[in-house]
Amino acid sequence: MTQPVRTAPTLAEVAAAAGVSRSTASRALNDSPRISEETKKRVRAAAKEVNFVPNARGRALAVGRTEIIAVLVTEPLSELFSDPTYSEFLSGITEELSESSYLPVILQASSTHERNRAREHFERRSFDAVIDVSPYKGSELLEVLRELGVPTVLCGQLEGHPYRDVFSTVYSDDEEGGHFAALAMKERGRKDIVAVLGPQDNPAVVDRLRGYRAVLGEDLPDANVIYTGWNNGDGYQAMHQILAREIAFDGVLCGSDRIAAGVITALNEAGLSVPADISVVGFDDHEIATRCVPALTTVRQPLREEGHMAANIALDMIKGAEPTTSVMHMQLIQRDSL
Amino acid sequence: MTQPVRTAPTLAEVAAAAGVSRSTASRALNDSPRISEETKKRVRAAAKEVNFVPNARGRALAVGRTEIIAVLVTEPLSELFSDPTYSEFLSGITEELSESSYLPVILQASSTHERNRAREHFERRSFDAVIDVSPYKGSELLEVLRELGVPTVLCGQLEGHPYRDVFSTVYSDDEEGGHFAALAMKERGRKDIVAVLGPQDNPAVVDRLRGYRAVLGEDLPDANVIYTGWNNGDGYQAMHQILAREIAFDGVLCGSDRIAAGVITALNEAGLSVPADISVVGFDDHEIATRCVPALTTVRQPLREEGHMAANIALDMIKGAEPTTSVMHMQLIQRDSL
DNA sequence: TCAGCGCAAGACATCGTTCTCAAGCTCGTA
DNA sequence: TACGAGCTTGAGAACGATGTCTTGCGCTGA
Repeated sequence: MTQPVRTAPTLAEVAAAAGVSRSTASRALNDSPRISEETKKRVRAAAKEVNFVPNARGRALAVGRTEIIAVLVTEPLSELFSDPTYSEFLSGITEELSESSYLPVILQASSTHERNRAREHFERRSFDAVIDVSPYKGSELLEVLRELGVPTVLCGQLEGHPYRDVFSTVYSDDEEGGHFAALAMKERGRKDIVAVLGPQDNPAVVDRLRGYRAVLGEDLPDANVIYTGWNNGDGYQAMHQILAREIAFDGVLCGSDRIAAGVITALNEAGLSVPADISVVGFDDHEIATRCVPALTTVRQPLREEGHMAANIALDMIKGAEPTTSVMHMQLIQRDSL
Repeated sequence: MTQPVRTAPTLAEVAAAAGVSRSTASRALNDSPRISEETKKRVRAAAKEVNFVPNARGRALAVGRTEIIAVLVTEPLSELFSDPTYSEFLSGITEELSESSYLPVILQASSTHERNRAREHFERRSFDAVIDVSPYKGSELLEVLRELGVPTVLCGQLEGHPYRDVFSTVYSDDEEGGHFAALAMKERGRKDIVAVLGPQDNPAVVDRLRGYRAVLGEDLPDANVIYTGWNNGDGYQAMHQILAREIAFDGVLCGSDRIAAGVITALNEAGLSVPADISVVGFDDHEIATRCVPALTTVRQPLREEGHMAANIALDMIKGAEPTTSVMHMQLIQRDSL
């Protein structure tokens, strides 16, 4: 077996092995057009021979880039990722970056300690760009990034934020999403609506509710709005509570597809049929939506595309592009639960 | 207001401003004993003046370290962080590192794409050390790390793994934890036990169950073991199912405190009293345990300390220390639910 | 008076890469 | 024959910090 190598081979060694200069070796490996095919082949062979991989530290200094992009999370990770849709968003970022040589890393900055460390490494320019997943909090860090001129992409709508001309923004229109869901309920003729949403302090939840209300008005009374977690079990438990109240309702708007799945389970156990008795609409177009019985009508939030967009904008900004704002659109996915 | 600074000040500028050489400036800022107090003061003033922060790229090349430690996650983040105890573990790492100048970043490597990118940056030595949070999967990456000789800490028990002499390992003894919980049940005289656990494919779940079984034997029949998610709602739903079966039981061992919370809610709704009718024991000593009514007897898993330990070992290995294995011990926290 | 010492600070090399500039080589052509 | 064009290559300077070696200076003591 291969022995553990503790000292990485340097470009100079490759050059020596191939019998060329360091410059030539560098150019050959970077596929410069000014090097003959034969030399390239020789250098590549030598590089493979000694298992050469360019050292990130030397390279970073030379090109002025670390090729690492920080995905900044300013709330506790468990909170963020209890919503698995975020994984989708992250996958979007990774997918897009995998075409390049950039690597996304997640930087947790929920405590003051963490924020200080993060700040320090921002100042040192350890990262080429920052994608802030939850820019609602931790604005001191944003201030630092602004002063440093680090390319930054904010994910989520920051109403009237003071960084519009410095940072890029990507978000999907949650109010529009709520609008779509509520409109579908209305067109189906549902009049007594219940909403089982995610946590009340989540800005997306607030926006979606605004969308619901704009369409439904009195058909969605305050008392019928329940805030809970994003999970299956949370929806199940919430629906139990609603059924215990013995109010009349014929439609349930859910904050996530997993909530909806739990809601449907609870409704079925109570002897109610979906969609004959009650209409249910989810949110996210999560993979679970197609597995539900009946298959879930839901609002698709283009999270993956949002990730692509955020990553692309970050790359562009690294190259010097101006900040932009990009709004992604929601889409109603019609299935059988309505 | 401060104008956005796009080009960071360099050490040379500080030196010029202070009227000294670059070397002197460097030594002054690094508090070398060979520089006079007066010069130090002057250089520090100059540095503050121009807002100097040492550039990570130059520094990394000179000292041979990036001062970034990768926390490697080889399963989907949502899966990992749906268990909020992991945040605790991460906090432990961050806390410990905040004393140093090292920064932990989370590196997701669940897809092949991501693993390739990660591999590349490992080879380039973008990180000084790696803490692998879920070393059960993605062993190709471990192989790469081994060959490269990157200081690596594995979190979790990897039975008979081939890296014992190359990597450090930190884990808490899950079987012991199961042992403690089951023993408490037995001493309380409970004979018909039900277990509501986390996902079946989770190694910790398997180990804990082994601990339960070693103590309880036939008192915990196979049919009474339920695998579910880690959440409140999951426990609630699972307990509903158990109650629906109308089997006799007098104790519930839970895979997490949140599961236990859901279980207690469901029991209460069914008119059963904890601990008078049924004993409940949780796992994790999560913050929710004290908020439960009755307060939850649980098994404390020293996750934060595990994080401290992992971080410390990583730092030691960076300095050249040999790999070590460190087992953390579980502890039964007696409260009122037993 | 001057060798010898200790201290502060500067000059220069170093880390591993990329990039600029200049030079060598082979042709074809005047 | 000689000269410029075009193609490859090498020497050396960045990049921004740290580390080694050396120098300059003031002081002591013979």
